[in-house]
Amino acid sequence: MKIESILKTSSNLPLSKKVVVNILYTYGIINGKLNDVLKPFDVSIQQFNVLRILRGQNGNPASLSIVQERMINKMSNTTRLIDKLIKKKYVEKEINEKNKRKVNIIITSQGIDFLSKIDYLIDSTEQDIVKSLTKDETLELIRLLGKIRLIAN
Amino acid sequence: MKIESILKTSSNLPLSKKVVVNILYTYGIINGKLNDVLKPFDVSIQQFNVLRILRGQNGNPASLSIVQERMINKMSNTTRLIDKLIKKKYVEKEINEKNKRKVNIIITSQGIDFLSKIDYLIDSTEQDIVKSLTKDETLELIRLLGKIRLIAN
DNA sequence: TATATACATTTGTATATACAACAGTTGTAG
DNA sequence: CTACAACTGTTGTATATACAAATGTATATA
Repeated sequence: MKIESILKTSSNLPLSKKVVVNILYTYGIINGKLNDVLKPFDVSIQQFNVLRILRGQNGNPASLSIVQERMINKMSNTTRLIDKLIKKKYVEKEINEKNKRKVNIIITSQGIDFLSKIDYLIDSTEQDIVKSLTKDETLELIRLLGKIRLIAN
Repeated sequence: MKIESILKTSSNLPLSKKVVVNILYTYGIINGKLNDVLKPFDVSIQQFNVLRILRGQNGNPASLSIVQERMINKMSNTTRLIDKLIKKKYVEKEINEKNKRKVNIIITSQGIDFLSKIDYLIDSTEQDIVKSLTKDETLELIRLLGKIRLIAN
């Protein structure tokens, strides 16, 4: 759908505004879809994301700052996010004895099991989201977004 | 920047996941930039967005549901969002006498003035965000995102 | 060694958002 | 005309997020 008809504006928006609105709007749709998938499992996208980051550590503990820097959407309270995951038994935390400022965060086997239950659902949702694009278009979209981030970041 | 290096994953992600992560990640950057611009003016992106919607009404009042359906990122409490704008004197609200379930929401002249102060800042931020794209690339990006929304929505 | 500075995380506070329940109004079938 | 369903918006509650200040630990320097 064209952005003009979504926003019900007849005016001719500058291209830059169209792009930005397109991205914001598309984000909203994707975010909603992913949320819908995760809701029955009682985790937010952010929580799911952190679990994946921790699994990617292959058994090595991660500090809070490592988790934070790898999160897709930086959020301003990783401590409390982790605490929620701890309450759900998906994650454990202890002080790093080498450097007591840091904490070692690791995913539990329950967390791993949990992830493996929903990985497939997320993957197929993602495939569904982009199924209207050809492979070339998909690659081009990735390239263009990367180009935006290059300077905008 | 490539998504793999951002996420520090060496593994070969499926294209669909790359696209999705790219969009989510790019959203975060754009959202942050727009927020930075608006913060000194003490309005959120959503609030700014609603003000623009109301201005687009050209003096005609809008109901809550109209505002809601035109918002870029639907949020689940337009009532309170409008109330914040009322507190700031940018907006006024009264019951629609024809249909007392509805409310007439209109932007005040203060709201119009406020918008005109920041329009330019937002426009130039948006231009800055996409300045690394050629015109053709910009059009293509818009087209591809539109294609995603077509089916994903 | 004492002190300052940097670092890593946590906590407090305000605001934003999601979701469900509620309340008043309107339209309509019988 | 009444009863009921649908519509429109508001409110309550829980959780999420942003931001700044605080806490505790490590490091550098005089």
